[in-house]
Amino acid sequence: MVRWEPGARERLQAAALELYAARGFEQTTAADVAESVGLTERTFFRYFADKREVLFDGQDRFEQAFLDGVAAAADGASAIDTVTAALRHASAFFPDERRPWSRQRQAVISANPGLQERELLKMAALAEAVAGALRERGLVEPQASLAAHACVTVFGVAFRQWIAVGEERSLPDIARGVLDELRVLTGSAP
Amino acid sequence: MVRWEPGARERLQAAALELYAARGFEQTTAADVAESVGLTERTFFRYFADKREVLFDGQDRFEQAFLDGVAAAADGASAIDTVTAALRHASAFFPDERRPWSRQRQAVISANPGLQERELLKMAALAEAVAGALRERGLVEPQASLAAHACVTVFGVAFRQWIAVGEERSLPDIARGVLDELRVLTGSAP
DNA sequence: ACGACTGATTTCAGTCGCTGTCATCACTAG
DNA sequence: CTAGTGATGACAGCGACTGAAATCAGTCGT
Repeated sequence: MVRWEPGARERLQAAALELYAARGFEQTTAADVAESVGLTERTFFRYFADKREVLFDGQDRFEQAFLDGVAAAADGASAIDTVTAALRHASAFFPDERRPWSRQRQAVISANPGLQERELLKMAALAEAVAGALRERGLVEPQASLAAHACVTVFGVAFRQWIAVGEERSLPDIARGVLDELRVLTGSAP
Repeated sequence: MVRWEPGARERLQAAALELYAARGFEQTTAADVAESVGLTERTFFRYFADKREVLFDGQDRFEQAFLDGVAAAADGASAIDTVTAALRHASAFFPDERRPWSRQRQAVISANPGLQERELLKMAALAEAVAGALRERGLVEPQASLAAHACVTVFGVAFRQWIAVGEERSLPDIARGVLDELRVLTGSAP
């Protein structure tokens, strides 16, 4: 016999996504989520800082994928090549198996401004982290910030395409394509 | 004698910035702001959807400045030229006289994640509006989204520089410079 | 002049997000 | 057998926000 069912955190995350998707984010109270997995509201807030945060957990590993990509670029690589490497690593973070889950999660987020705000904050923090890594590599401002935000923007555009209905290409493929489009846009295409 | 002091909205905005700056956003209740100008909490929430929104009022006119800039670009202008025009119009929205006020407001926002979230949502909406305008002009996806986000990113980087201590150049000048840096970055500099 | 009307505001009650504090409770180390 | 230990529960409380009804000074039509 165990004291408590293990995996409280994961159960809360799964239940939250489920309920937010079924009833809507605002129509679901934190107590609803907690009770649906046999816990109390107080315990919910012990695991997650707030009601939104429960949907944004793997963020650290996601951010690390970007930073690993930056680190993987050759030492003297150009900013654009470094961004390319970061995008390759980051997009590999979402294999095709995760697509259905990503779709559902994104549908929930898109349906609620409060959740969009949180997602934007995470992406902004991500861009800031990438910018810092680029500065570490010798890039100066404002290029570091510009390159970092471009990187995150390309990822965002690619990600939205990846979860669009009918889309079948992998995220890395789409991201590469979007980055190429950015090159076209800036007139630096080969 | 008047029924109520006029300009309730403006008084609330001024008082909110004042109190948020003095005590901090979280240490200031909506009731504090309202009572400091002789109104009740309920009235505060009749003017502003929430406690954060009181700091984000001129957003519509700001967004319109971008859209006017897009519209001002010549019909067959390239994406980059259109973005340049949008930046020119938008940055003219902040004459040097507004710098002290912008500084104070930005300091308040930077000190609070919740306010940063709101600002990011506004900027994302702005990027979406610009992307729509670019599509109207015949640009296709993903170029429209990429160009719009680049435009907003350049503005954001320039704006941060504009309110940095010691900076004396005007926002339009800085924005032009940052856009040039983006050209350098993408290898499309003249 | 008088009553109906208007519109901004107040009052009040209530829900929900979130927090601090302390008690529980099952198990574990000594 | 006793003293932790760590996750959880129970409870009280604050502040953000909302809906509904009351107030109240001026305005308008007659």
